[in-house]
Amino acid sequence: MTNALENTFGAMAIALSDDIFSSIQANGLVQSEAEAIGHLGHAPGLAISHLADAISLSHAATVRLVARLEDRGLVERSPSETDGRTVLLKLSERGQELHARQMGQRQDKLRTALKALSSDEQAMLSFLSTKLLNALLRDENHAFRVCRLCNRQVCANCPVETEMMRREEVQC
Amino acid sequence: MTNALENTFGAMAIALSDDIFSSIQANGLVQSEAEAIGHLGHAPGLAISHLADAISLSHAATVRLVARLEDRGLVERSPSETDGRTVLLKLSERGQELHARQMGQRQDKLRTALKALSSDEQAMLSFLSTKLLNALLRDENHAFRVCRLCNRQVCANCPVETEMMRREEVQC
DNA sequence: AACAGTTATATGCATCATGCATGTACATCA
DNA sequence: TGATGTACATGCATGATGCATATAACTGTT
Repeated sequence: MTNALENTFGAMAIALSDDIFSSIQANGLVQSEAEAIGHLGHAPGLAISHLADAISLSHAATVRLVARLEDRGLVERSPSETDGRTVLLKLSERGQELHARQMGQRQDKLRTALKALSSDEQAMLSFLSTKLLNALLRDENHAFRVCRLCNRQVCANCPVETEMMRREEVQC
Repeated sequence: MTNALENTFGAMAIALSDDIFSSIQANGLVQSEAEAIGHLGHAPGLAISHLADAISLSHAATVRLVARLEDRGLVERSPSETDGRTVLLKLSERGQELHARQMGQRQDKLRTALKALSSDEQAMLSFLSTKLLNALLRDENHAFRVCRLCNRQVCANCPVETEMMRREEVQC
C-alpha cells in the first residue's frame, strides 16, 4: 500500500506547488523573478551573488534578472559600504507591494486546500509536514531556498530554522 | 496557528516538488519534455493537441517539443487511421525506459521523505493527502495533469479517478 | 456536390531567459 | 607589491516559447 501513498502524496504536493506558482506568475513575472522577489522580501540587502545561489541561477543570469526587475521599478540596487565590488539589493515600495501580494496569493491557495480538513486533521498535518520537511532539508542554502515563498512574519517558530539550529548543536 | 501550518505545509510541498523535478531533469530534459514523457507513458496514442492541453503549452510549442523528442529517439509519431490530420504519439522503447527511470526517480525522492514517518503516520498522511488532493482537483484535464508523474501501475484505486467518477455521478 | 467553417498540424518570425566565456574593478593574502 | 580570488557586468550563442499564418483534412449546410 506504500506505493499508493507515494502516488497520492506526490500528486498532491505537485498539484499544490503548481497552483501556488501559477497564481504567483499571474503577476507577470517568470518563476525565477518571483522567487527573487520572495527572497529579497525576506532578506533586504542581499548581494547579487547570494541571490544567484538562492534561486539556483548563474551569476550572469541573475545580473540580467536584477536588471529587469530594476527596470520595472521593483528592485533597487545600492553599492555596499564595506565592499566596493558588491551590489546590495532591496525591494522598492512597489516591489514590497508585489511581495505582499505574492504571499497573499500563496496563502489563498493553501487556505483553499486546508479548508477541506477539520482542525484536528490540520493539527495532524502540521505535525506530519514538519517531520517531512525536516527529512527533506539539506544544507543552509537549501533551507533558505525552501522558505522562499513563506510569510515569515507569521512563522514565529519556523520549523526549518528550528531544525537547522538543532543540527548546528549536534555538530558542536 | 493556522498561518504557521500554511507556511510549513506550503514549504514542504514546494520542497518536495522541487526535489522531484530536479531529479527528473537530471536526465537532460526540460520540465515540459519530462511532463510529456510522463503523459505519453500513461496515454500512448495521444494526439499532439491533447498533449498540448495536458502540459499547458501552445500547440506550436508542443509541435516543436515533439520534434525534439522524436529527434532524440524518445517518441514516435504515426498518422491516425480515423483522422487524416491527427498525429498519434507514443514512446519508443528508449522513451519507455526513460519513463520508467523518471517514475523511479520520483519514487526515490518520495520514499526518502516518507521514511521519516511511522506506518501509522503514513496511513494518516495517505488519508489527509487524498482529502487535500480532492480539494485541489478542478476539471477532467486538471485531473489528468495532476497524475502526470504517477506510477499508475501501482495506483490500483487512484483517488483522483475515484473523485472524478464521484463528481460524474453527482451531476447525473 | 460545393462551399464555409472548424480542427490538427506545421512553420516563419520574434522574443526572452539562460549559460559560457570573458572583461573589469575591487579585495585579500603572501 | 604582485598574485590570486571574488563580485559584478557584458558579448555572444542557444533554445524554448508565443503569435501569426499556412496547409491539409474534416464537418455541416445548402
